[in-house]
Amino acid sequence: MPQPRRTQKERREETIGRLLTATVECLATKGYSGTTTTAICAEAGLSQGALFRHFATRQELLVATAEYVAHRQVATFRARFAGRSFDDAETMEQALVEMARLARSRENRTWHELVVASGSDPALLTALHPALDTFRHEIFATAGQFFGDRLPADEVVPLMTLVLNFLDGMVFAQPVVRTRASRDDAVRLLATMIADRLVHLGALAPR
Amino acid sequence: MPQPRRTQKERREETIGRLLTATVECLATKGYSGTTTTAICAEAGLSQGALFRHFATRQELLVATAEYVAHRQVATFRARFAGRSFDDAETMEQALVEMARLARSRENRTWHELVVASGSDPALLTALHPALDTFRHEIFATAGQFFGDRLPADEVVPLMTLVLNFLDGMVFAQPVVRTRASRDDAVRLLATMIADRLVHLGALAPR
DNA sequence: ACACTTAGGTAGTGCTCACTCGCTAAGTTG
DNA sequence: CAACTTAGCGAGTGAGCACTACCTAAGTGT
Repeated sequence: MPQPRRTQKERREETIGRLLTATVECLATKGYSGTTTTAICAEAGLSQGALFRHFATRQELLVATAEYVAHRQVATFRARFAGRSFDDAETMEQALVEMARLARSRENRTWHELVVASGSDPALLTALHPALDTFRHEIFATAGQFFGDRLPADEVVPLMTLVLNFLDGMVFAQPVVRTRASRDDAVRLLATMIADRLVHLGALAPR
Repeated sequence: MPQPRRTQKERREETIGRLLTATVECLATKGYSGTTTTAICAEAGLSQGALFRHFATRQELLVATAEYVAHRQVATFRARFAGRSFDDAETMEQALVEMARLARSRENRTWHELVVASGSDPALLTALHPALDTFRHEIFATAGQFFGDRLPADEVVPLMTLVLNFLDGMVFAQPVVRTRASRDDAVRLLATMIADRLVHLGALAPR
């Protein structure tokens, strides 16, 4: 067994970490309204008392989970594409497929559940705002980086908005569309169209 | 006042209609978990007893509402584009803007709430399936019609999947993205890219 | 008109929710 | 070691949920 003596800080951080990952798990499998404090504690192997010692309300825990996931998603994104740049059609398609994979990830479902819920809960939306802004800003910045100076800044935002909206919609439609084929076809089609567009803008060499 | 004597059929159909529109309203403003039987009855100006006389469970009412909305959305879609066909770039962009408007409509939020909820409620998903299939099938069929024989059938599905996913994602991100400009930019960008693609496929005359 | 069926209202019922309270256990400080 | 602070537990608590039982009112067939 591990050393039986841990500092308060260690104890605290471990249980908070367990609550955060339990919340991610619950949101992914049970959805927003199924993510009750009872369910989270069961998943984390903790009591309700433990949860409410560290988070005053359920919403506070949900917001903390959103921030936790945002940090991890951006870090994963950066690590995954480190040292590459979007300068040929093949890389473009690979990048898009990778992004689609990330969008479908368990952690990204946290965002989907919370954003949908905040559509009818203004208090949650307000509490989520800082994390949401940081998240989007970092994604745009990272994309701009990978395009370098080959693509003017005012072309990056619409392009990334298009891609992000498409990916969000794809995840959203996942329970409905049972054939993976049409999903992958759509991803490839978008990759082709983007590549053509970038060639047309002179940001990409023709194949 | 209206005639004080109505047939049972009239009474029945009016209250069912009021329950359906009340459910649409509740889903749009309060979300899935806020759409309680209490809230629906308050919105409809009816008692809980009236609701449960016509629908055995809350889920049964939600599914009936989904079917009701599906019929109306398809009908509106058809009526809106009756007599037109997608054969020049300008019409394409207009059509896409109209579709974006429809996607943002109050009634379409019914679908979003229910589809997201069914992501973590297999019973709801099963109950929703017939309506979902009909809805998607009719949308693809209608799109195929407007393209006529200028676009091969196996190009219609990926293209429409791309468009539908993008629009769903746009609606999804609506609470988050506060600037309408970037949204509209993305719609126009997609329209341009689709037009270029269709010209390339010979389905559209160049401008 | 009279028996019968259907529509709609009212007052519960058991259950689960987010959250509280008072306790013990563990760690910290002098 | 003694006094104190922080972590974690678990039995409540009131509110709100889907749904039920039973009632009256309205409409229907003969």
